[in-house]
Amino acid sequence: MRSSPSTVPFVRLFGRYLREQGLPVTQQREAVAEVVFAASEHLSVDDIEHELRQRGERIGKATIYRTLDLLVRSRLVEEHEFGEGFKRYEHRLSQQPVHEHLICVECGKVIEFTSTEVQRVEARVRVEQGFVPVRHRLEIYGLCRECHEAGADVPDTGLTCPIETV
Amino acid sequence: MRSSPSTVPFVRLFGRYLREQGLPVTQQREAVAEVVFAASEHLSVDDIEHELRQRGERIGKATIYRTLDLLVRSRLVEEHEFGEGFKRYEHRLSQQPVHEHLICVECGKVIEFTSTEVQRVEARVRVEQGFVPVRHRLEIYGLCRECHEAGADVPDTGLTCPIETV
DNA sequence: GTCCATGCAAACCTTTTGCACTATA
DNA sequence: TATAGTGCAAAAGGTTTGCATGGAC
Repeated sequence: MRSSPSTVPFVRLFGRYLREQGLPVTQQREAVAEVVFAASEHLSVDDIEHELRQRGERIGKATIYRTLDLLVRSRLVEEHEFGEGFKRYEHRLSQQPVHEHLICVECGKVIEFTSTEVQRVEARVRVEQGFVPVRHRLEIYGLCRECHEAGADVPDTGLTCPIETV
Repeated sequence: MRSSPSTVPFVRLFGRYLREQGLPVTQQREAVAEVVFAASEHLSVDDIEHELRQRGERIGKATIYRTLDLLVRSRLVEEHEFGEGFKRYEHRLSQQPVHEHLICVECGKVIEFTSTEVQRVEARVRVEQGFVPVRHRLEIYGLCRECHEAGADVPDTGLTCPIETV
């Protein structure tokens, strides 16, 4: 995961955003953006910090957080919360800008997929409830093919008798 | 939101779960469960603590957290994370056990709705990706009818030019 | 030269944990 | 009576903030 040439235009886009907002384009901001745009994974702040350190960049955590905030505001990066207790960041370039996530509860792998069904749901709630959708989040938790084939199972800690409601 | 008679069977169900697990049924656990089952909202830990205080119960935060953990394990209660920086809890009785959430970004209101489309998505990823779904989370963020009609708008802080990808 | 960013450390907030004491079964 | 729970306070972990210094424009 080194500075790949394909990320250059994306970093430039971020620079344009900063200038539009009247904010300085600094080395640190470009370095953080570079790391995020170069990654195909969903990065944690620690991931970003480690990668920066490997590249020889010594950038404070506060700056990373502040830059991620700008990247999210620019809509070039999306923030995720997969229930791990910290956030992950994913850039929105060179991929389906709108996509959903499958999260394996066994190995933690995150798989992306697209769904036209969700658009249908959004259209429905707009009509049925008068709710105006802006963005959504669909995450399906379960077992990825590999873990399932390896015999992994989800422990059921619930009540022995299924819950009957209504 | 006082101790309503209709919550009694739910609290009993929780007691049954505890006994099944060989765990003591304590006053504190019943009090926390009582509050959660009596609420129709999505409660934060602070909400639960305040309600307990109003009822004259003085229960430590640690106990509330530990009891919520048990309630979630029993599958009688679901944990949510709506991006507020803390968790919310919702019981799964006397309602559609599987439902999705609309979250108003203006007023914070949470509206529940059901969607058959998501089941279709789950069936699809099972076939197409070999992924075995266990549970999911669909949240649509936007403006509720009231806020929309009141002229509320979602500020767009992104790049002026829409992002073209692929 | 002005304004804002950076880095460090301290603060913050929610959640978890250690430990002496108490209650359940 | 044994075993586990409770409450308090401290710790933990991720994230935010204050402030003196340094860099962008």
